[in-house]
Amino acid sequence: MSALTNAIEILHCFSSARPDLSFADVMALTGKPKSSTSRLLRSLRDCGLLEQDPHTRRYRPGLLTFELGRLHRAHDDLISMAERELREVCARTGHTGYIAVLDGYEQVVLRIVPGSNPLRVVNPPGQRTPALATSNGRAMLARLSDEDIRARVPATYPKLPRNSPQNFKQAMARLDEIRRTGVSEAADESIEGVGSQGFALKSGETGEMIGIAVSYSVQATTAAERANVRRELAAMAAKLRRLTGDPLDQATTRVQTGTR
Amino acid sequence: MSALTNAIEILHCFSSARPDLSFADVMALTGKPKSSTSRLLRSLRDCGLLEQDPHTRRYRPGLLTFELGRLHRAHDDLISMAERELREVCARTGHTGYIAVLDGYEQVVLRIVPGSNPLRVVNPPGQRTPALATSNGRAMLARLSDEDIRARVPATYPKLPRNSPQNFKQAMARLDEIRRTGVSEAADESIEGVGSQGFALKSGETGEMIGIAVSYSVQATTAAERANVRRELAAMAAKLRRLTGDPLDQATTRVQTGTR
DNA sequence: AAGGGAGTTCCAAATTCCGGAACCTTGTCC
DNA sequence: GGACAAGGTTCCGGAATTTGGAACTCCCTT
Repeated sequence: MSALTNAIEILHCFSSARPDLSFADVMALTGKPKSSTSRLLRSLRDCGLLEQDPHTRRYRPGLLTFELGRLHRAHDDLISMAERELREVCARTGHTGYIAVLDGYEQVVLRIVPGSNPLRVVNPPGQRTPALATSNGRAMLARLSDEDIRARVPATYPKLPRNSPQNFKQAMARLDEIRRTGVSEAADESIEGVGSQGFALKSGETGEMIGIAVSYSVQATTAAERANVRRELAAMAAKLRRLTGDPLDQATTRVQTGTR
Repeated sequence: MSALTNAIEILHCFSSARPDLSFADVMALTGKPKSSTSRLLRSLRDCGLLEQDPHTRRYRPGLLTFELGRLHRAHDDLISMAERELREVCARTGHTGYIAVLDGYEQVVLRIVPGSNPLRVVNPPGQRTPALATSNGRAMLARLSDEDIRARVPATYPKLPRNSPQNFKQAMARLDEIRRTGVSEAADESIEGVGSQGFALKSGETGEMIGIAVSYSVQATTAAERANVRRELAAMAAKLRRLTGDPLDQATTRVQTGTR
């Protein structure tokens, strides 16, 4: 196991649930001996990938990750184009918009567009969530081959929220539905009382894929309002797919008119 | 030279001036042989620290840096406290606020508070600038020992903007002035037509230091307005130093009344 | 003063890394 | 089409780093 692999293993221990870790935490999480952990943490700290709180001696991601993370945003094109469109939709509907990417069987939030409606933003950028538990996450998965999906979902199916698919078969059924209807919807899953609708966008040029969703309070919205969101998203999807050369371009147009 | 060191060396090649790099760029910048570069880039890409554009094949910071960079924000306390105060000052004065940390002889922008005045934000978070060329950068350096400063400034004095100190002696004179007056000011340095005033804040508890500055258009502000900024900053510095237990607490109060 | 938790340093064995050179791929020019 | 060049990957033996157990230090508690 290379030195880099070990370093990465440590970096992966950090998450929004655990934004900082003690020496012992890292040892427990990685299962490495004390000496190795000590050496590695020191290296990571010295090179700026980690910082150490001088008072509590706990470790957290360092200045270098902050700098590089900002640069990652420069990776624009697809994302910023989608963000522009999403902003308009959110301004019109008042709801909150999300843009995320797939990483393994999880998704990572890249951008948020806060709506005018008073729904707290609960998933800040950088947040990781099982893709099967969100509307845009499922929309992204639905565009992969069945083998690819199977390879991504862990061998032991993860414990997902109540209204999310509870086993692999349910998951595949749900993805198939998205493939047929072109619509992905979620309600009361990751967060109680919050619903969302989303779709996946794939660049015809680079092949990269992002998931775009609009989320709202389930109680505070009527069925008519949700239908409106669906129309807005369908229009946005059609426009973005045309602009980005998404291979789903024609196919989608057909489905969208069908669902109207 | 360890594998990690090499990896970090590559990561340091990225900057806002060069947000993405080709294989050849990395080779040129690190001076490493092709084979080593190839292996290393592949490792970094595989572990998520870098991404590769499928079309141009260029590399850019990866999803992992984005995630970790978000987590770095959690490192709050001192910064968020300063940010709150800075927001109020910026709201009152209409100018743009910056919070930065020192890293070697450079500073890295951590937070920005856009003002209401139409002065474009030119230094986004993550931006690196020679600390000697900014008001808050110099304020931070002024709080270090002379030996520490000498150790940070490169052996060959860097080429700085016109109005910044042009050699080590000028730099030390400027820092001494800050130490005496407690005031750090810049005009027409990193950016033509932009001036700023700043100070350094040091936590009495953790010893960590940040630089806080307010920047404005030189032409569009009167001397009276700049004096007003100075008063606002002095009041803010005094308050924050009291709150954070900055060792400069009493000393500063004396200086501030003196400059009034 | 003893005990223990937390973390660092040491060391020889083992693994990984290094870089030159050969090799492969892709696009381009004649 | 064929040859060339740029860009990039793979191979391999010698060299250097990494590894993890154990001994050690530091600091706090009992």
